[in-house]
Amino acid sequence: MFKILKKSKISNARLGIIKTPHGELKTPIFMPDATRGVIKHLGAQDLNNLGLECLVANTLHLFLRPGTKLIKRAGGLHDFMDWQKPILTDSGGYQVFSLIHKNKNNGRIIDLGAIFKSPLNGAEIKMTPELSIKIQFALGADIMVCFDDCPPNGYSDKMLSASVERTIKWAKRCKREYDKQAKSLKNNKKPLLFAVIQGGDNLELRKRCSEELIKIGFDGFGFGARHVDESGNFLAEALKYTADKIPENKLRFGLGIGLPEDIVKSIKLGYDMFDCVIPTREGRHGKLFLFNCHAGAKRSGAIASQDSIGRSDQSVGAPSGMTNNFYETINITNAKFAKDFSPINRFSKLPEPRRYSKAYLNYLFKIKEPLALRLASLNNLEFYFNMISEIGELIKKDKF
RNA sequence: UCCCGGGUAGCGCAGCGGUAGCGCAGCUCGCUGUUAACGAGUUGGUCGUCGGUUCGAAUCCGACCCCGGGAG
Repeated sequence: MFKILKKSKISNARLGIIKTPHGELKTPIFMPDATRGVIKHLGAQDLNNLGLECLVANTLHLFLRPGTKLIKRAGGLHDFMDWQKPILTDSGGYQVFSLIHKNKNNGRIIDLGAIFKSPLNGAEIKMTPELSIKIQFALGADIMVCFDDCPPNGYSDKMLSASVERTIKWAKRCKREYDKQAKSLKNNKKPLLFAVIQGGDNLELRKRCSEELIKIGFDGFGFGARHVDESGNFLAEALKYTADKIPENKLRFGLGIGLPEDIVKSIKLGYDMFDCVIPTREGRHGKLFLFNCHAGAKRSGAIASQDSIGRSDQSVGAPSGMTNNFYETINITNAKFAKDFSPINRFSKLPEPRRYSKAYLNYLFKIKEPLALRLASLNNLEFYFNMISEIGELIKKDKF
């Protein structure tokens, strides 16, 4: 169940609340990816300390290993990973793109679903809409996503159209399976079910896909496939068009979005939920996200005025507050940090980024010490968390 | 003092007659519903010094200077 608490007077942004079997979620929300049932290098206690409210786990990955039988035996994914707040499970639809579309050797798409070659042992796995939903129930997900066909950039309209039709057909089957599984559950134990709108940058196809999916009836709708073009430019038109098609009382999920500025833009278009590997993966690769201005009105103003032009520049060393960008990224592995004994982030609410120096983190990366990956992940997740929190405050005041 | 190794990019090394490469480090870029603690690109060197042989020397010869190891 979703309820809008407040709509911004200056954009389509809104504040809302989602009721799930594992508690309530405030939107807008950023949900980090715990694809395999873990935010790499962090434990549930870390996630609680960060204040995170919801994670995204992956149906296909968890099905392959450790398998639903084992997770059921553990009492469900929440107990297995000791995370008692909501979990959203992605359906495996993205893997149709990331595995099959990127490399035909990894599987193929059939009418019934998709055949994946397991990256673990090469065994063929037939993923169907029904199986995806069954797995998501077995995992104990709070929010489920329909199995969809996520196409790559550059698909012809004909191919995109086929992927849209397949996505609609599969969504119907997901819904049917969901109804079957959820029938016996009490209302407050029923998970939410989302569908994913495909169609690439073709607005006609986005229209068709959204209208058909809305007819079927879901709790929320995702913007599927790439939200940026090959050069990384935000596909504002398709994002806006699709958001406007989704009924106001339904949740809007920007799957895989993204860079901080892309999230800012998407919230202004009316999207409520986001997940992305950027904070964790780029952290592991040595990139740290840091606010340019450290607190107060100046930073809020910078976030609110981040507009829809271009990507973030690498404004390392740029004078704070002088650019429209509200943040900067640094590559902590650069040698210039080897002697920088300032804290990773002296404004962090966590002790680690506040106490450990950049020089130490640089050194930890150099010796390939896993603690480096943990510290970078903590820093970046806190950045994303703070960014979303501040946006929420701004919406409350009609400043966003 | 003698004998044996060795001195080539910041470091570790390859090349052993046709005017220099590799790894690491450095630097730059990428990563967007995670097959990713990953991937791509790239800057550095009158090859210890001086002379000789040769059309041509990092490569062959001589002397010297350094650094190891051994003998005395």
